[in-house]
Amino acid sequence: MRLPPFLTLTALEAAARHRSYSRAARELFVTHGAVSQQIRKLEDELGTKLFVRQGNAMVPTATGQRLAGHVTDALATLRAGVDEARLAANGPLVISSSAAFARGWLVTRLERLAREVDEPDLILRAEDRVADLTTDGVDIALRFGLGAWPGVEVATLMIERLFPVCSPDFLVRHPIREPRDLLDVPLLRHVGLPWSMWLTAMGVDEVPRQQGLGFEDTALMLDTAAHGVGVALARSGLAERDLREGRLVRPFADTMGGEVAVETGNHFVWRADSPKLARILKLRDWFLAETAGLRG
Amino acid sequence: MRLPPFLTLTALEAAARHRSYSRAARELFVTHGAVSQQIRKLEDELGTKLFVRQGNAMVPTATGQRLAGHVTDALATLRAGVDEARLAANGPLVISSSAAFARGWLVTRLERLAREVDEPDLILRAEDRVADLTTDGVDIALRFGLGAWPGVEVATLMIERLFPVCSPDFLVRHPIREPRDLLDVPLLRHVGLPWSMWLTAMGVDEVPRQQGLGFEDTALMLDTAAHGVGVALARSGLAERDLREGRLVRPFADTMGGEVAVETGNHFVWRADSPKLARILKLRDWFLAETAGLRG
DNA sequence: CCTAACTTGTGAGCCAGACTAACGACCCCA
DNA sequence: TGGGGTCGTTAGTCTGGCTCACAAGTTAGG
Repeated sequence: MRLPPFLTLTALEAAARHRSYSRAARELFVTHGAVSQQIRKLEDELGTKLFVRQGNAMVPTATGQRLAGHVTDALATLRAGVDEARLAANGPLVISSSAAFARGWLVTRLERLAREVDEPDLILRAEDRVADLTTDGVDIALRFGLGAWPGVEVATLMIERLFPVCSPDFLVRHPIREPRDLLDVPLLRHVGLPWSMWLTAMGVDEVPRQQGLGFEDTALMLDTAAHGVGVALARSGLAERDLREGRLVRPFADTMGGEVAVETGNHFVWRADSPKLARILKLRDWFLAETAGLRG
Repeated sequence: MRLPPFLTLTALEAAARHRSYSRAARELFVTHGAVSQQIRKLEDELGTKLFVRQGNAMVPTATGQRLAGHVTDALATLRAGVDEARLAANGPLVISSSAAFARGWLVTRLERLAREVDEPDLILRAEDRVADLTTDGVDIALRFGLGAWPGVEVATLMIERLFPVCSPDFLVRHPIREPRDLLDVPLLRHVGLPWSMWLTAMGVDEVPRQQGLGFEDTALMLDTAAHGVGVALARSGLAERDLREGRLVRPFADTMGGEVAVETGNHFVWRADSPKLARILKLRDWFLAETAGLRG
């Protein structure tokens, strides 16, 4: 059978709780007349009195009290559900990024991001393991890779370029003119990014004569290079800050490009079914605009 | 925080259940446009999508599904509460009466009652123990007594009168002219209504010379009298039908009144806080009209 | 006892919110 | 490729629930 209007039931609930139409009306931001009318109609519909007057108080009858209790429960359920949905949509927006990318590219732009994007609750999580968007409470991942992961949406921010970097004083101590000169200096290498990729592209087929340190962490490798230990093969996105701030320099950037495009890009990754989708898309658009020149 | 409009939430719930705005709209007896608008507004308010299109179906997102589940629960709670209230107010109206009164007075009027009072679900419960209006599921009790019980409302229907009755053939076999003659015939007695009450009022101070049968059940006593076993002391309300239908007669009704008013009346008893109050009052008014001449 | 400040009851009239209608776009299936 | 289904969106209508205003009853204090 048809349910009475919901507003009517909430009026009953508030009135039963307050034992007063007037106080219920104040809680509901209506006049006492509205509450009175609602309850009168409900009593007519149910065919029974729900309140009896006791002096200036309106006390619910047993029937009214029981019904009000049910309505209280239902309201709590609704409130819990809506709060949960609101939290899902309005809770913090978590971005997961590698420590290297966070340190090398992101942090220098965070201030402008905060200024230009209306996003009140952004959390940056720097972690080197690859976060799982479905289970780790992460809304956005900034990932290196081919840009094809199952079940997620991907926007490519930048195509990575590779070039050697070292500290300025290292460059003074070791005069490097052309790619071939690198074969005789300490080469810092990342386990996922062999020097041969770059040397081959530069037309150097020989193998380095010095076995340098190996790293699993790009940020640490660049830090080491900045301390004058050797030459590292850097990705454009990660070294940008160190270059700009002078901790690293590019050996023969003036004489030749010294860069080689690699297939891997830097991607902005999210789930299309995220409850925070609208906020994610605003952020994505900002990132795409920010990296507009880096995808050629 | 403020709850979204309830209609909006029910639209969400129905749409999630049907995986279709159109089917939801049909269930809610509105157009698909109404559902579409409601859900669009809710998505705006929560800041997240609640449905995604899949071909011709609208499937709820995880957030939409969870919220819909909560709304389903809340609706079930509301429905249960309202049904309970409706049942309390519209369930069967139970009248408890003694078997004697039911048989002797009530049954002959039930047909007219059914015709004249709009009461679709009346249950007559004949039981000799005194029903408890608060716990026995009884809405109305027809009780003999002083008419003062705690916590209940009372309307007095009739003032009882006492008079002797016997079967017509008994009267032929035992010529009874005056009250004193009863001292020599078998007197059937009810345990709660001694003959002395009536004899004393008639100016007869002697005790009956024959000890007759004793009864706890008035109806059984009158039945026994109707079979010619003896003379019973009857209450007006209970013997009326047997008198009218000729099974019992009043020995000296023609020569003298032969009646004596007793204090106990026959009352219509109910609880003022009954959820069925409106129906009870209609019935009370009918009973009062029916017994209008019996309270002098 | 009177008054002031409460309370609820009730009816007239107004307004926002929810609806319908109607059109367009898309999807699916025969 | 067309027909029957879906949803999106807008403009315009209507009605349920509101406010307002007044009446009447209750309480508490001087």
